[in-house]
Amino acid sequence: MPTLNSDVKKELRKIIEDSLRSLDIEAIPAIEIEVPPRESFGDLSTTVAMSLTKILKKPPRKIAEELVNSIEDKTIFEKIDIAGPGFINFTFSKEYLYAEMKKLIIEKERFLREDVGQGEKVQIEFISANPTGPLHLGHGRGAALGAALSNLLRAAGYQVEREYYINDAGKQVKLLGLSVFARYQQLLGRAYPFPEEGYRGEYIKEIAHAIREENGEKYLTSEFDEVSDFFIDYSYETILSEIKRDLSEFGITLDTWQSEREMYRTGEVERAIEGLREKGLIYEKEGATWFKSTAFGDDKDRVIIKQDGEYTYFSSDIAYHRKKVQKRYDELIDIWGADHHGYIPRLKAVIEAFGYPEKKLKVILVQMVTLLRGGKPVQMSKRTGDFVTLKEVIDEVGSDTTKFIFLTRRSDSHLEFDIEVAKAQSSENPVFYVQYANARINSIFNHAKEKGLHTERLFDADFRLLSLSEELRIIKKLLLYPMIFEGAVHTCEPHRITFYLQELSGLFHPYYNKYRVISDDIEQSRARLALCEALRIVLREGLEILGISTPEKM
RNA sequence: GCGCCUGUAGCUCAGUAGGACAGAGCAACUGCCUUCUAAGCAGUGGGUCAGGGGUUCGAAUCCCUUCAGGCGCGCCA
Repeated sequence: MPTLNSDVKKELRKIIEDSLRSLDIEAIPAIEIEVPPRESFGDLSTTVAMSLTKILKKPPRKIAEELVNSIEDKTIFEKIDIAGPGFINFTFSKEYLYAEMKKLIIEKERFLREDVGQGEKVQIEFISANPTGPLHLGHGRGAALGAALSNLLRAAGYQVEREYYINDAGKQVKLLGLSVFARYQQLLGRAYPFPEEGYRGEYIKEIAHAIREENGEKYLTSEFDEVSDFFIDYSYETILSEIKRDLSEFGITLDTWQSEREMYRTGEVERAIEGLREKGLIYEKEGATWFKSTAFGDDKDRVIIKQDGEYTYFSSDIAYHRKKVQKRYDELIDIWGADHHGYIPRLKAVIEAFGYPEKKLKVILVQMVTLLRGGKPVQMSKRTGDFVTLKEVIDEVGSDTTKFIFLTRRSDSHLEFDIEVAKAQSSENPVFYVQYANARINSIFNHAKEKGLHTERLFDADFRLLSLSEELRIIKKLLLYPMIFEGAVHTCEPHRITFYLQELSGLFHPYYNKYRVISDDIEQSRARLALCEALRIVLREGLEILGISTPEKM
């Protein structure tokens, strides 16, 4: 019984498996199926014959031959070749390609999406920037990736929740409050020392201004400790609402916002530590309280309560991840800046300490973003508060372009983001290349309607009229989408979709340029419109996953 | 010193559970708009896959090593 989705690769794999079974081969190895490097090598190929040489003690080409001969039903193939040291190259028949394309047009996303997740619950935590300053470009990278990944996993049948963890407790927000307090005092003419490690950005002064606007000199004679709650809360709430605004401008939404402070207030932190204590994983040393993370492979044990009685940041993170893991998510994904990589072992230790396999937590590290302007690095300093924000970049470069740049790189490669280049290229930017393909197709459909052509039921068109090499190439590429999709899901790498879309667009534009979709030949026009329809379905699906808009006109 | 990431065309980057003569975009040069959108198309040039060993029928991909860049190694977050 065919599933909703009939991924050509899956189908081929099944055929090969059946064939191996009919040859009485016991240990069937992992069957590698790949897109061959050259078109003359067919549509898909397998190296299975070569990997069987050692087991069967026969030359690979001989094995390949036997394998090919034992394939009973060859109707979906135009030909099967054995090439080189033992590659088996499969070329699909046109009839098969047409039938698959018809399914694509009828079933749309159901054809394109693979149900990998089967309803599993996944939580993706990303961005989680401290609410002590505006989002910068590095956060943007994590945001673009996190959003695309959640779209991707949702499309793959996972139940995904996107969460932002707000570090609204502890030293950093206190320092923020103190920085604003100092600026407020200075604003009112009082010589108040600015904290050594304080936040020096302009936005601190703006918050101080706002407080003066609303409250006048009310806090002029106060000491910070008396009014710290007000200054801290006012400051971080202001910044958090700006973060939310920036994310919304960037086109990214979160489902839940977890406050660190809540973890303390509701007693989660104490309960978590108690939980570890019951397992004998907590001990006192040198006046501090430690978690025995070395029991789970960490380099050293970690302090959770300092000598002065304060909790460390790690404490709330223990509680936070305990809470997440107990919420019965099947999988947790954290997206972090790569500078936190040293933190992974201790958090994995936490997961294990609470009795879950460490695999349950997958940490994706996003490497640093170097911001350039015209080839020169832009100086960024948290100390002086001198940095370029995400908002400035998307205002200057555009959200779609910015996301696309982030999503054309692997997360573990360092990224150079040159604002000038991003802007200068904007007219010939790859993102527009893909969007433009969609816009052009849209325009073709408008034209078709003007000419009174039926654009309904295009799956009934006579696909045999799509016999140009360019057309077959496009159809084959379209049918590879599920394979790319599945790969992106398994590796958590949305950038695979980005590259695929560029390649697909790269087949459409030359075709568009060389041939006309709409002509006096009505049957041919309908067939070509069907091809355009299939293209449009795939382009939109892919762009939607990436979180990039699909303008109808450009 | 130890650990993690990276090193592929002039630039920015894909390609790594090993597979066939290594790819794209940008930049450079030459052409194409009375025809569904020129944010497009056609063509040209461009590489010791950082260096060196090793494993393998086969290595950009795996192992070792050297070099280079980035980031970590707190009772900071």
